[in-house]
Amino acid sequence: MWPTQAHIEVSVLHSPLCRARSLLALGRCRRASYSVTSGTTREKRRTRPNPNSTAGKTTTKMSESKYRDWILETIDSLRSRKARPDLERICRMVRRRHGSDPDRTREELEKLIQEQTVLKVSYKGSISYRNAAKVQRKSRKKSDLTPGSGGGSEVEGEQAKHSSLNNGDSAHSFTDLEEVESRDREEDSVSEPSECPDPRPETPGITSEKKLKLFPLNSGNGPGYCPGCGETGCAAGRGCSGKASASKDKRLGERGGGGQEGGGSSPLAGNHETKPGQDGSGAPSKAKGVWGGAGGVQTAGQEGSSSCVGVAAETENNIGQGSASSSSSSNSHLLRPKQLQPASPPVKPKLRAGRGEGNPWVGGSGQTSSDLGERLIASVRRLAEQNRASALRGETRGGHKPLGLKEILGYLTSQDGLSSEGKLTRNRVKVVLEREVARGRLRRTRCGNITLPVRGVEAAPAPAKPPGPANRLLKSSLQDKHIGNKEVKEEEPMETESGEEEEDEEEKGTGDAEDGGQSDTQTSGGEEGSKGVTCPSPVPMETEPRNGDDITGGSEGQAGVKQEDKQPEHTTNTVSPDQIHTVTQNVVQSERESHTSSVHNHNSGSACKTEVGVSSCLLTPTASPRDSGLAEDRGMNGGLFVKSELGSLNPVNWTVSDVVSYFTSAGFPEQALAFRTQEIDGKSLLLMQRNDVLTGLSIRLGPALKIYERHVKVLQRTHFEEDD
DNA sequence: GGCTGCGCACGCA
DNA sequence: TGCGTGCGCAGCC
Repeated sequence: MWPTQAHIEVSVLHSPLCRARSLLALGRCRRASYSVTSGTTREKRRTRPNPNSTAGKTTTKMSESKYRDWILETIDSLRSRKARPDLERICRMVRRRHGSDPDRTREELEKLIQEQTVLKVSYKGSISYRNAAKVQRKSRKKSDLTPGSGGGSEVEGEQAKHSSLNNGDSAHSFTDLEEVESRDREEDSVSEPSECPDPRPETPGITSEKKLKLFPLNSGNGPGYCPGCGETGCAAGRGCSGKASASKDKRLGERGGGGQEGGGSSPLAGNHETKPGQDGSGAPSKAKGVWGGAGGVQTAGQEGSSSCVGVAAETENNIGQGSASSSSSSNSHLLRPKQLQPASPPVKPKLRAGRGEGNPWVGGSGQTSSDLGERLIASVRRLAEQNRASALRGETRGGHKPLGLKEILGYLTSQDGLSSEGKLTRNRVKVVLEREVARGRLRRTRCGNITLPVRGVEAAPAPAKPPGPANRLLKSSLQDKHIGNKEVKEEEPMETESGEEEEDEEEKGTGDAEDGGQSDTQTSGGEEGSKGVTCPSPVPMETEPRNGDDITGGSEGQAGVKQEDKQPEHTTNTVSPDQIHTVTQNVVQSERESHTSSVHNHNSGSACKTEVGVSSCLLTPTASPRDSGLAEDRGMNGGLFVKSELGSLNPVNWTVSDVVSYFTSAGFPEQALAFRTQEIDGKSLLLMQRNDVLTGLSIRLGPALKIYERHVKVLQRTHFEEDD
């Protein structure tokens, strides 16, 4: 922006003559501005009828944005004419064209300066205003000088503001306006959200060139607007740049209102909008462009709650926020640009995190990261298998040790491959882990344990969803809501269980994550889990689809029934024997736990599903019932039913709602309610004894016997056998 | 009178 | 040498 020349000139040129001229010019301008009541006829003609034109009237925001446009257009116009865009001329022209009050124009200009949308420059001893967007381009060359001149800039800084208003004129220190601006910027930076800060930022330390160069991108302008094009959105500089010289274009623009400058208008508009940041809200708004990315970041940050995310988020946030913060900091200028630029790309979601660690691989392409991700998944898988194995052995009941970052990290560390890549730091692993979770290749339980998702599940849903635990919680909460209730209460227990289950499932899956085996259980969608989306294939349980609707349906037993109709097919899909076995195994393991957990489960039911990620695919409980409904139609003999059901899901993972849905679909809607009343979830169901069913549910004996014999017993048998 | 377009000079990279 | 800037002049409305 600041043309170095300007600075130089400033110092050099300050010659009296120059000043005199400028002053004269200014003087005229002033007179003119004030004196001028209306624009020339030409101007008038041109002047668009601005509704807003009555500057004072427009609402602040609107007016501000308009003023921006006007001012920027004016500056561009003047530049195109090879006229010095000084305060006087700007005010005059704005007044002429739009009828705005010069004072107001000055105020707005000042704001723009602060925002760095407009740069105040002292050139040849006189103050000029530049369209930051354009300047940036230019600045490339000159940049350095200006700042330097500034030495005193800071002092002037004050002036700057003042000056901006006043100065314009002449008076001020000619030299420093720039600096002033810089100051303003700095100040602004704090207040301002817009990061853009400017290109010009004159932070002394930095060479203007750099700055300028930076600007283009960043500077986009403070306000998010691209200096180059003047548009907010525009990536900095690109082609946007129109040369100032390209007066014609500009002109066109001006008149057109569009143009680059004109762009001004539109762009500006954009700016305005962006600028809103001014609101103080700050950064976010301003940065929009950048921030937009940031937004993502922020979200990440929010999500950040999750450790993994957190990491990524942190880095990300840093960027984003950093910019924000940076703004506040004196350095901000510099930072901003850089940050911003990078930022834009960075838009990436949280996962980027890698960057924080500085791992090239992580952040970047993720090539390595991808590898790591693969390994990570494999590690999780193995760990899960190991857990299962141990569980089966009885070493660890439940088999579920929850897989945590530590475990995974330890495992990875132990492995060669990983080592090759470089150090596996916790953060890296987290990042990658998070990413995989986001992709859906891994699941995270509420507890925070890592599990394998059902295969099909993978990414799709994940990305959309925020990986963070928070999200999960939200989802779960949502589900809970749908489901109804209580479930929420004991999420924690569920979690652990879920984690276990997941693992189990994985193992079951074939031990291989790859297999569909896993698919059974989890639905990565776990969260969504309840949906009962039908999984086309047994394997892919995913059900990601689960929507609240499904969930609700699932949760609500009866509702579930209704839904069942919808998805009869699934049941058929159901599971292969193998799957069943796997499921059963899982069940078995879980069962023991279930005693304790079962209670929880029902409560948390929905949550469990989701989180657990247990193989929902095949038949999530909800799904299953539905499907099962079909089954029943077929003949609901326990066998089919059971199998299908089992296949579909691991009863262990069933929530109360699932159980209800199951029995409802099985033809025992009334009795199903009893299960809900008693809060019998899948685990509890598996633990129920004959008497429990016959007498504990307060249901008629006949149905109770049928339920027990055909369903409960079968389910239990299946699971237990497998366990054996 | 005011605005615009442009030649030209200056200074930097 | 190229580019940005802006003074000053001439023309137009």
